[in-house]
Amino acid sequence: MTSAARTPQLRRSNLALVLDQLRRRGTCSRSQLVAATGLTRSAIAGLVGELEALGLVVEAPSVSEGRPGRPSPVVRVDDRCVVALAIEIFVDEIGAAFVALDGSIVNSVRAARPRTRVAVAETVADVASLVDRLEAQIPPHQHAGHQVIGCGVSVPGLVRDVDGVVVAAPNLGWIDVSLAESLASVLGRGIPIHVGNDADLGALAESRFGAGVGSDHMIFVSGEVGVGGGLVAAGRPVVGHLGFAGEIGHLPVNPEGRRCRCGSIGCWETEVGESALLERAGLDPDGGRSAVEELLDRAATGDQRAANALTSEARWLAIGIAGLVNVFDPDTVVLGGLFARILPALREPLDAELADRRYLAARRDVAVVGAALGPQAVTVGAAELAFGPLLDDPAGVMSAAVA
Amino acid sequence: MTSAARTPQLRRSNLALVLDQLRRRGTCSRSQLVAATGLTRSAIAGLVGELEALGLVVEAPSVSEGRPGRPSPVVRVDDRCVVALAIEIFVDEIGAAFVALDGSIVNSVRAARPRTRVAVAETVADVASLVDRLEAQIPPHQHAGHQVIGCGVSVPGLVRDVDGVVVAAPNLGWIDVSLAESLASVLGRGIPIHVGNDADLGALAESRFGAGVGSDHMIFVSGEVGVGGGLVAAGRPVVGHLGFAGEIGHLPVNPEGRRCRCGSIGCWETEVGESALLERAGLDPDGGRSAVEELLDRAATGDQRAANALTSEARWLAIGIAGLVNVFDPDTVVLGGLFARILPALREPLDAELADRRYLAARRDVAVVGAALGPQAVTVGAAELAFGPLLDDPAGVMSAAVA
DNA sequence: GATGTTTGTTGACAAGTATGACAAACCTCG
DNA sequence: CGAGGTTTGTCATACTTGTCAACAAACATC
Repeated sequence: MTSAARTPQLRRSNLALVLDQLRRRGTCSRSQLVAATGLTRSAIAGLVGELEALGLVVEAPSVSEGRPGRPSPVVRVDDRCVVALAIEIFVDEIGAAFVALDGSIVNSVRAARPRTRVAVAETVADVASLVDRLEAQIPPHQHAGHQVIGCGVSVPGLVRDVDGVVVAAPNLGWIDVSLAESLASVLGRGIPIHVGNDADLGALAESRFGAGVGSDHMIFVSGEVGVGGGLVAAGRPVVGHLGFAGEIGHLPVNPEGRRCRCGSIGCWETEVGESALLERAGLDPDGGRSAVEELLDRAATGDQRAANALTSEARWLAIGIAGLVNVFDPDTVVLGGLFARILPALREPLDAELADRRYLAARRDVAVVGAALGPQAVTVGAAELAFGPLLDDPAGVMSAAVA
Repeated sequence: MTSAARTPQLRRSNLALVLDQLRRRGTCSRSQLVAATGLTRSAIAGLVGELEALGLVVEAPSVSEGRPGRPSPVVRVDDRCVVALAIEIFVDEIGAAFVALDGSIVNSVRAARPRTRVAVAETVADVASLVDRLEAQIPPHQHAGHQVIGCGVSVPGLVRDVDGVVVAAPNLGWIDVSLAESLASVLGRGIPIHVGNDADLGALAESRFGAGVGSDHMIFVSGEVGVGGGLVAAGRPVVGHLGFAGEIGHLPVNPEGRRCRCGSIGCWETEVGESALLERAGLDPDGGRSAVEELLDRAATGDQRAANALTSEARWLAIGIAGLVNVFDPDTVVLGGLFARILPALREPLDAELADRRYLAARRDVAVVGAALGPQAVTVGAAELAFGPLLDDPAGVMSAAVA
């Protein structure tokens, strides 16, 4: 149910609006905020003042720009005071980072790990020591200034939205893991921990800071070992009933295809996933990123089998994208991970296939672009997840955090 | 950009909230509204009073219910004062109806038409005379009470959201038709005209008054000649960038399949559409609804070929539904049109296939149900489209309508 | 240095809801 | 039948928030 609006909600909404504008536009003057929001000078003064008092934005003295009139003070999001702890859990690597409210990564650490240490307890322990290393990087005098407002965790699996439980992470062998609880006891602090699916977080980051900026309806298609994705409709992430939305890797595209690890047949990822691509090129299906590089090299030097594999990849990619476009009507499709890396090599066949398959192609002008943030997308996305409540209710969260 | 909130917006939002509550809960007392919205008695009194003054709700004297305490006046949506004109354009039929704010159909007329009269000008003329008949049905003394607040038009084709232009309606042979403009000049009145896709409108109606009530994340799958659909995420219709979202009939499910009328290959509707079903059963693919009845009869009396056709239909239906469920994570899938009619006959094989194909089936509990509104769904949906602005800003629209 | 322009600041005003006191309308109990 | 308890509508007042208009400050140009 949409809850009733009372007077203080108004303040909350406007506070969030100003903060959002500052994040989108970067540095901007108070008078620009007046123009952008439609609020009056006095209202903006009060809102910016409150955000400054909360430590979320900083106001620099006015800078003359050669135009007549009194110059307006420049406001920008504080890039040090408030940070989020972003934790990434992959199969063969874990990472941790502090990310500022403007999306910049303050510092980060990563650690490879053997595939034998992916159990929950081991993972949690490894993450804890990684976070210790992360904190040690920060000089003590800066430490006082930082305030860790929340923690976002990326997991390659299905995450239930309401309670953050990792319902299933096939590549890690996890089932029904209350990751947030485990991490909370180890990390010690009382900061709220949010868990999200890696592809969803990548989509979130690309939507706000990457290739999806300016797009209200975006599809993010990320190829790794499997294929994941995230949807943004009307500017908001589509999470679904339980938070499982975006499992586009399991769109059925080929009823005569291979059995997927999910148990179904002919899922999209069995056709466009990394192993399918490598296998078609005659390379080791489990060769990973280096094998993909090898494939690209071979194709560039005229290897027909590699070229054919890429053409086939483009075809299957186009089939899935066309379907998603028909269902969602996005203005932008962002390709991430594996697909971003091989996109230059399959640009032409992909566009050709898309033009052929796209429903009423002539009417559509969907941009299919590569991701802009690369591997940092997940980091930034995890932080965005942690910043979520703050962006929604700046004053409420900050005053609660102090207490 | 989310616009800034000023004090009057607060009123608007609460007014809309109360009206929405009354529509959802039907008749309900003022004290129930207090409990539901969280607003105070005095606020509710003011809001209900304003809605009553606008002619949107009526307040009945309190009814004693045997409980202690002063009884609360009963409020309900006025089912006569404000109506929407719902116009439905199908290939071989057109319809018009007045629909009240509570979703009840005041009166309606329908007219079959030959397939030779589907051109835009002819359709507009036929609709105009149909609306005349519709108005003639209403006794003059009631006419004074009615106020037609808007007009919603259902079209079997792609409708661009921003301007209501019918970009393409293949079955009618329409391309880039400014239907709203043409209808406005013929209908005469100054009422705003909204155009929408038939499946999207069916989804809207089922979501608000039909099988999707209580569901925040719904997929509506409607089978007619083609296959259309509508999506509801977080309680709101997903329209997409241009308004084309929901073209689920053109999900690619079979790369070895038939060529679709959209130009692509192996679209879902080439496998689950009416003609595919009939063809598999050895019936006339263009036999229409009566042929489907024939098929169901044959299957019920043991005709193996008819039974096989239904099994095959269930399989392909499950394939598409599974994909959509994986991408969207709905809590409810509503089957409409053809699929609603044949659902009883393919319940078992459908559920079996779904259990087999659904990603991580054990974790999911998606309800797959038949539509509840039948052919009235589109009527009600068209009215809902027309009521949209009113539901968003009751006072603003009503005062503008009077002026 | 005078003038014009843009912008921050300030205090009075308007819109909307909350609060609390009181009255009205119902029940139950004696 | 009347007293007491409970729930609810009504009313006057207070609080929050943004607007408006007047004024001052900071810039450019002439």
